[in-house]
Amino acid sequence: MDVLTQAEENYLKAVFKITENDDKSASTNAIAAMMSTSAASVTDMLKRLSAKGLLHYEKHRGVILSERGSELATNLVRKHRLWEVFLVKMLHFSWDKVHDIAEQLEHVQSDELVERLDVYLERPQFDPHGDPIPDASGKMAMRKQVLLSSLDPGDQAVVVGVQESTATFLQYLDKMQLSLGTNLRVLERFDYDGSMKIALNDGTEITLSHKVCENLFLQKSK
Amino acid sequence: MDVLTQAEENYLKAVFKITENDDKSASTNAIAAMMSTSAASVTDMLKRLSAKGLLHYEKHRGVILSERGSELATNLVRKHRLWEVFLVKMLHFSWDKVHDIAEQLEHVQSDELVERLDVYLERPQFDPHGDPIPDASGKMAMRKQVLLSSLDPGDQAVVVGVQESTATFLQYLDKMQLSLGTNLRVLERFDYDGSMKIALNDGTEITLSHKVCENLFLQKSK
DNA sequence: TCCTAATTTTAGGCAAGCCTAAATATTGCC
DNA sequence: GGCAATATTTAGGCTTGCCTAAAATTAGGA
Ligand SMILES: [Mn+2]
Ligand SMILES: [Mn+2]
Ligand SMILES: [Mn+2]
Ligand SMILES: [Mn+2]
Repeated sequence: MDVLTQAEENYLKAVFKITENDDKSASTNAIAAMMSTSAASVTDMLKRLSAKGLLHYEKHRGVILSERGSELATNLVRKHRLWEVFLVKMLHFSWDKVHDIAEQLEHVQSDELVERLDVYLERPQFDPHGDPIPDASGKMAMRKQVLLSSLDPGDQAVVVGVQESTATFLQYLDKMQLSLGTNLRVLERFDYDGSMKIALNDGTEITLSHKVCENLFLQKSK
Repeated sequence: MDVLTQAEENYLKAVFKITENDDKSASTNAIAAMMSTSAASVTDMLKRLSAKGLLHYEKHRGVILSERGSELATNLVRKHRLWEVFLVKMLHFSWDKVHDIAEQLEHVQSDELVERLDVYLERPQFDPHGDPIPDASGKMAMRKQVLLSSLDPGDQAVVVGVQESTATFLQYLDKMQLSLGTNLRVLERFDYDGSMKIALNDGTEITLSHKVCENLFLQKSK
């Protein structure tokens, strides 16, 4: 039906990401920042995507995705995350290396490919960073997760995701022995700088900065 | 090092394919035909690729790939064929469906991805159509294969490849129960129209047109 | 060899995506 | 409410890849 260029797909995804949390519209500047491009280029593209009915654009008002645009963006996210699972699970890439490759793979056009990949990977619900994978109809699993920074001393929890998934952050977590599935217990929280002291299952005690605590998703286990 | 656009990569591959059998140069028209584009567009691109040192171009003389261009084209062929193996072996696509998807996947840029894919697939030597897969250094297996049309009555042989790999031809072979690895015996050759009667292992006897016989590669087994 | 047909190149143009600089609209603060 | 800062759009331009039509070159047959 609609075959979009990679550029168009990338813009849709940017709008999707910006609007998925806070439901407001996506501003020209926000999109430009996310895509590392100029505001002028964004305006250009927004007009074209609007003409194709993929988003609603009014001068100076920001944009929101149309029904169709939202479907396409969700499918891109699905493909991106499925490929990340493939790269980690089958090709044994580490979780900090897969994003850039998935950025390319997500643009491959073939519904049958996506379906077969999904089956092959045994219909995974979450990607290597703990992000939920939409199913073919766009629905995705919800999980009651909280930021480490919101836990209190005594809380026991398991790491289920990362808020940020830059290579540097992921590599830092590797160094700290933290990965998805890691169990930990909160020992202390320092109000002075928001850092926290936690204990891992093997008894190791580590202190994590506020920034780290704001980027780790956990599920309370007690 | 050189990061090429998909268009540039496709032109390199076209030149590679045209020149790989008969070692002469690739003509503008031949490239245009292979890429379903105009001769003017080809001339345009040849100049650009020549400026990048990927091929040798002289007006009205056709082109040949440079050392570097040949390396890049070979690597593309490697990626294309590895992805085809993945699609058939892992995702259970039929051999007539994989080419178009591999045309897209071959442009994904990541040497590590190719290497890991190769390992994962257990370093296959041939793709689902029997075509040899170049290794990381560009070398590929040679096989002494002949066209079915060159066999004589009494010859016993095994199907190892297809000359043409269009979806219609591959589907025809499926219908005829012919696939890579199929053993057959030549019963008769009709000089009138070049068709041949062959017997399969299960005793089935079929007659194949000259066109089919000219597109099937076999390895004699007796 | 000469002339015509076929091939190839050039010229001119267009759309997609990007850019910078300038113009305009909106926001927020006094 | 008015004005300055900020956000956004417009204008003009560039490259890549494509097109058609016209010009130039090459090849092949008489
Ligand atoms: Mn990612
Ligand atoms: Mn991810
Ligand atoms: Mn192929
Ligand atoms: Mn093949």
